[in-house]
Amino acid sequence: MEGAYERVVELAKRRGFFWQAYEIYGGVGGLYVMGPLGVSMKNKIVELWRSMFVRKHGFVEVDAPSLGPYRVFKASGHVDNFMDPVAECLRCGRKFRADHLLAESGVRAGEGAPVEELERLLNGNRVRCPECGASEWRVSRFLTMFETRIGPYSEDVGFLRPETAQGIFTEFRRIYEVTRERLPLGVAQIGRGFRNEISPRQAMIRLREFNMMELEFFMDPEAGCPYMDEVAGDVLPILTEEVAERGGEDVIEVSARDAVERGIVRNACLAYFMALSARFVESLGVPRSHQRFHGKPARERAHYSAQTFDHEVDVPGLGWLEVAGLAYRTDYDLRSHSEASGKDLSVSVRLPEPELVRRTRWRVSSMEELRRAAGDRWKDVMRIISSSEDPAREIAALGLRMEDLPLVREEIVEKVNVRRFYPHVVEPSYGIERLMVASLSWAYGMREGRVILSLPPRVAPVQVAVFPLVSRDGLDDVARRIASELSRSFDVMYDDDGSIGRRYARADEIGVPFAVTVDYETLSDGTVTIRHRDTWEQERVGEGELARRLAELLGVGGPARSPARSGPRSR
RNA sequence: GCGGCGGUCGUCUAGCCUGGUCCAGGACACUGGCCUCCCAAGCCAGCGAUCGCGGGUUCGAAUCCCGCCCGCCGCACCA
Repeated sequence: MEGAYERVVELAKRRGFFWQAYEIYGGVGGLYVMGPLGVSMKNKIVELWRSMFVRKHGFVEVDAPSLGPYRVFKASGHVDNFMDPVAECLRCGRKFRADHLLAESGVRAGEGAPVEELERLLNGNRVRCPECGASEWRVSRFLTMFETRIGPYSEDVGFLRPETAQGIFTEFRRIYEVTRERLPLGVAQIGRGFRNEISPRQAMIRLREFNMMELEFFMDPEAGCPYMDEVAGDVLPILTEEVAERGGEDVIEVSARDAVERGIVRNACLAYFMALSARFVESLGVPRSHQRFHGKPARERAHYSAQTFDHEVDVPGLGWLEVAGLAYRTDYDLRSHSEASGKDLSVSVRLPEPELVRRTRWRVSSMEELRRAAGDRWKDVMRIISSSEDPAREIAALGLRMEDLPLVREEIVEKVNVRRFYPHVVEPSYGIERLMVASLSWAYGMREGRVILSLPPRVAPVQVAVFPLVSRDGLDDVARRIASELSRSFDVMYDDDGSIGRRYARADEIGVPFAVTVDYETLSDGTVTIRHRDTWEQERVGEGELARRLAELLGVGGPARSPARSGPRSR
């Protein structure tokens, strides 16, 4: 479909889903405004996600700051990894990715090699500029996080978060505590992320500020996935890492369970969230046949990831678009923040049976004697023997001899009731703007020369339109009253401008799934028509039935219909 | 950031090459009125662009030149 995406963007702009920000000043790349319809649709996408990813499992949601101090992003690895090394040719001024230049010349550079080393390797190996042939380089790094100052002191560097996840990891201890210390634990966060993209493109596809929905699922790496049974048979279209590495496009179709058993997906819960993700994206109107999970080869993965699948959607006129990343982050983040902050973010679980562990302990037989023998260093001796089973070497390093000290070796048997570990994390992470683009693109269609936006009712920004057939004889008054009553439960649009056909057309174009029309029969028998957007068929219902019938048609208000429902978690 | 192409009413566009006839034309949308018993009907009236921004050349610039901004495509990066 040539130009399909452009038509969607044009519609979005004209009817107020989204448009580029700061247009009156020429616009700024990568910054967009959500208009009235966009906000409504975004809220509905978020609400659908919440119901499928958060509420269904009894997970929790938090809202942490967008701005964080240097230390947090140093510990998370973003300061060191969230940037690209740029090599600038000193003759022609052109810039390239330094590590890519080296790789193309067959020179190996260590992962995350410092700027000086990259520069030395480039210059030392006389790597040529692909443009002008010179071989003198200056290497620098472009940090794709937005940097700022927190407060008036210039040394207090802070960053706008590139992902919301860090706000969950840094607060993990308290979240874990207030959810009464149990695993698995799902923590969601919906908010903005910021990335100083070198080159924002394609309208709302690559933004510098965007909305994300992230779920950090904390689990015991030794436990299975409690949700697997619900999706075991769901078929996942996977472009495996191996195929992707070779540049292949072949997708294999495996059930969620098989994907785990065959080792294609390394974590059962990751497979579960992939299956759930496919259901979610399908409910936004994207057929499964146009979705795939793109396995990312190791060198393309984020620094924290042991395995990542990009959830991609085939968007008409655009091609494959990544709408989500599903990553197995292992214990990377909690471990990193523990080490950097000095605060223990590990958890303990009770063992089914206490375990007996033999170990060696050193005891002081006489403190008085120790002070005499070790002098000022007695405190160091105490510290050493309390933390080491074999302290001889460290004692010697103090300049003391074990045999001069009053130390007694004991073999003891300890009873261990718990196992301590850092929870592992599986993270599904969604870009809301991209989901919106995917949903709008798949909804976009034409009928008799008119645009019909066949959005799933669950995400349609306006749910019900109310029209008088003609605006006279009091039909408009009745319609206005009905619109007002319906707006207590639904997002309602009232329109009495132009002909009835024109109003249907306007409503179709913004995806209103149902239109209620007040006609002359309404005056005599109290019935109205409900006109269906996608079929243009009408049904007639009594005014008293209207709200209930609409709720039914819209799939709202009743029990959730997700097949993977497992009920809220209870204890 | 680089290379290629582009930026004119709300939207889509004509005009640009070959400067003046363009204080920029059209269509759709929009606003008010008339009309209107179910799918963008019709009629009347109206609103709406100093031509992305800034500078230059010229008697005169939407049109030619330069810089910048923004967009699209490719490279790279990513939700």
